[in-house]
Amino acid sequence: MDKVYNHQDVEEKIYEQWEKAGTFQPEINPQGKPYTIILPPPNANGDLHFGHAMFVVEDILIRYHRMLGDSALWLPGTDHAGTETQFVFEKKLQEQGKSRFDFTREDLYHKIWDYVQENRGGIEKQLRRLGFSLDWSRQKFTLDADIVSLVKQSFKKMYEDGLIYRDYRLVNYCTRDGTSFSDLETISEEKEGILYHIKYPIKEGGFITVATTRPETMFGDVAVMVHPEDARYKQLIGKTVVLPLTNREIPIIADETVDKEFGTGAVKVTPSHDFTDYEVGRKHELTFPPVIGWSGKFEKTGVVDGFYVKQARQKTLELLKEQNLLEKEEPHKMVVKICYKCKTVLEPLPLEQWYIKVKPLVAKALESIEKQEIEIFPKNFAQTLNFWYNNLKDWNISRQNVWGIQIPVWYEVTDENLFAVSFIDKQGNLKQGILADLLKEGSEWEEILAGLQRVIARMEAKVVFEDNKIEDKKYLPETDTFDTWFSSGQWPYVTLKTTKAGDFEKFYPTSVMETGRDILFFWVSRMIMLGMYLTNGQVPFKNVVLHGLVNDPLGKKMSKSKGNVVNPLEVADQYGADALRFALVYGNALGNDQAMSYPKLEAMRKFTNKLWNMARFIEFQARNLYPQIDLNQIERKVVEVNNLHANDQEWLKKLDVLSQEISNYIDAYQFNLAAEHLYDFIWHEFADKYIEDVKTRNDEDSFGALCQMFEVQLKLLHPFMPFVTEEIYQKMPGHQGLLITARWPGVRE
RNA sequence: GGAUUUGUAGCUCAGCUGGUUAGAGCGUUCGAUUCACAUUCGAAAGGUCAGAGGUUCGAAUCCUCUCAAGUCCACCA
Repeated sequence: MDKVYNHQDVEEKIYEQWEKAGTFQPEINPQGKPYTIILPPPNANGDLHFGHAMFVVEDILIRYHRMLGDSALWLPGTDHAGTETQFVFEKKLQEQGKSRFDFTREDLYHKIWDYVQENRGGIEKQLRRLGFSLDWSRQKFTLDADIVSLVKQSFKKMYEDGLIYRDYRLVNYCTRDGTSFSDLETISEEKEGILYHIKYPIKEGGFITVATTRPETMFGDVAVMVHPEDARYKQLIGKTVVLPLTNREIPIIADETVDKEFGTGAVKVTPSHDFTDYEVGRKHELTFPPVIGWSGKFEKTGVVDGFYVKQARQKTLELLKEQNLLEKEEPHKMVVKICYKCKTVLEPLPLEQWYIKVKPLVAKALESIEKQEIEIFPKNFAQTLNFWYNNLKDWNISRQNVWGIQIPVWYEVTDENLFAVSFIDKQGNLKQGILADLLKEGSEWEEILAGLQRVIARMEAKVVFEDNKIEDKKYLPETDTFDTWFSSGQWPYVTLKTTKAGDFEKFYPTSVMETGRDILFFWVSRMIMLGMYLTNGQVPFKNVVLHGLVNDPLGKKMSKSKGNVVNPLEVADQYGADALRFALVYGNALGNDQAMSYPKLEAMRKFTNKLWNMARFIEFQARNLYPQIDLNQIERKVVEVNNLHANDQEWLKKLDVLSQEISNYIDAYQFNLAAEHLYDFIWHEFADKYIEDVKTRNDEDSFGALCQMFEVQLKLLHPFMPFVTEEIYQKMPGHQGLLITARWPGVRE
C-alpha cells in the first residue's frame, strides 16, 4: 500500500466494480424488505451543483438499508424542466440572431430535444462521480413516451373526476417569454413607484379623484370603486363617471375591499389587468375589456394602441395633464411581480387556462400529515407546509411553452367559435387571422397545426381526448403544455409504473423523499396531492427529509450572476468524493443552510488518509505475523471472546454501542451526529488509543480482533465514505466479498 | 403585514426530547515524534451559549418579550 491515500486511483475503479456486480439494483437483496428513494430528477440539460451533491444524504440512506439487507432501490431520472430549458435554448437562439418565432412549433420542439440529448449524459456522469449508488437500469426521463402517456392519462382522469377546469382569468404573463406562470414562479420586488391622482369627471357634475399606480390601464376601466361607508363618497355611489380620453361612461360602485385611508379612497377598476380588480369585476358582474395584448402592446384603446406599457403611461399622463386632470403625483413604494427567469415585469392578462381544483386534494394531503402517514424532517417544516396548503389557490397548469408535455385536449371547431390563429406558412411568412378564413384562403391544415403559436379563444370548449387520433378538421388541439411540476408532481407514481414489472406493487409507497427545502412547495406538496389522488389515497412517500442550501465559503448564496459558484466536481477531484460527501454532512444539522468550507474539506481528506494508514498498520502487523504468507491468503483467526485480552473485550463492547448509536442516528436522519461520532471514535478513540496500545503485542488473537474491529468501523463509515472504505476493505486480510453488500454490524445474514 | 429560521470559542458550525467541568474542524501557544500517518501524538489558551424576564432542585436547551441577520409568503390600488 502507498504511503498516502490517493483517491484518484480508487474512486472510478471502485464505482465500476460496484456497478458490474449489480449491487445498485434492489435484486441484490431479493428477500429483503423494500426500501425506496426516488431521486429528485435534475434538469436533463443541467450540470451538477451543490444542491445535487446534497443527495449524498440519499446515498447514505440507501447504502445503510442495502447493508441492512433491504431490497434498496434508488431510482434515478431527469426532468425536462419546461420553462427553464426553453429559456436557455432561446438564449442560444438569440445569440444566433434568431427567436422561437422563426420556427414552427414542431421544429422548435425537435431542436430543443436534440439540444437536450446532446447534454443529457452529463448529469449522469456527474452523479456517478460522487459515488451515488443509483440503479441506472431503471433510469427515467419526464419525456419518455410511457411517462408522457401516464401523465396525460392522469389529466384525463382528473378532468373526468371534475378536478380540472378551464377558466378565463388573469394570469401572471411574461410578455417576453410568452408564457404565463403560476404564483410560485414569480418574484415580488419592491420598487419606487408613483401614485397618480387622477380626476375623473362625473356625468352629473363635479369630479371624483382616483389614485392609481397604473394610469395607462384606464382604457380598460369599467367602474370606479369606493368604500360603502366612506362619508366623502357615499352620495356618489350609483352615479356615472365619464372616463377621460375616451368618454366612455362607467358606474361608481361600492365595495369593502377599498381602504378608505389609502390614496384618495377611490379606486379605478380594471378587471382585465389587475388581480384585485378582477375579483371585484366577477363579484359585481362587470365586463372585462382587455387593452393590453400578448406582446405587451396596447390595443383597442383608440388612443395608445401599439404602445408598450412605459410609452403608453407617458402618453396617457401627457394627455391627462393637457386636460388638467392630473391632480397630484406622489412617490409610492410598491411591489411588482417579475418573471423569475428574465426579470421582466409580469403583466396580469386574461387568458383561457387549465386549472386544478386544489381543495379536495389539499384536504387529503393535510390529513396525511395530520395522521403522520407522512412525516417531515426537520419537523418544523410540517407547519410551514400546512400553512401553505391552507392558503393555496387553484393551480394553473397551462404553460405557453413548446418544451413540455402538450395538454391532451382537442376543441371542437364549430361555426360559433372564432379562432384567432397565428402561424408560419411554408414560405416562412407569418400569417394571422381567423381560423375559418385562413382555411378558406387555402392554408394547409397541417401547416396551421404545426405552426400554431397560440389559440386565443373565448369559448365553451368541448373537450375531446382521443389521443393523437384526431385527424378530422373539426378538432383543434390545445397548444399549451403542462407546467413542469404537473408531470414531476407525479414522479414517484409514473416512474415505478414504468420501470420493471411489479416495481410499483413492491416499491410504492416509497420510503423517503429527500430534497432541497427550497422546493417543498413547488414539488413535494404537489407530489403529495397528485400521488394520493392517483393511488386512491396512498401517500407517495412516508418520510420527507429536507436539506438546506450550500452557500459559498462566505455564506452567500451561490449564483451565476455573482460569479461565486463552486463546482462540486472540482472539489471532488481535489479532495476526493469521500471527503466532499463527509464534509457536507459533518457539522451541519439537517435542513440548515451551510457555507462550504475548504478547511473542513481538507480535514476530511486527512481523515481518509488516516483510515488508509490504519489499514497500512494492519498490513504491517500482518507482515510481521505471517511473513511467509501472501496477504490475500491469510486466514484470520476468528475471534473467540474468551481468548481475548480483557482490554479487547471492552473495545468490542464499545463498538457494539457505537454501532447502535450510528444506526439510531441514521434512522432519525441525524447524519451530522453519526458522522461526528464516527470521526471521533475512529480517529481519537480507536486509532489514538487502541492501536497505540496494540502496537506492543502482536499475536494471532490480537490481530484477529484488530481486523474484526476495524471492519466494523469500515462498515459503519461506508454509507458516508463509500470509496475509501471499500478500497480498504478489499485489502483487509481475509475479507469476503464487497463492502457495499456486506451486512451492517449486528445484522444477521 | 404575516410566517419561519438563525444569533454558542478568533473563524465555520455541532449540541437544544432540560442534568455532572459547553464540543468539533480550522486557527493560536507549548512539548514530543518521524516508529502505519506529505505527518501524527500529547498538552494548553480561548465562551457570563445575542439581551432581559419567567418556569424548574437544575436551562445554551422550555416559555415570554426585545434587538440583530436571513428566508418564504401576502391583491393595499
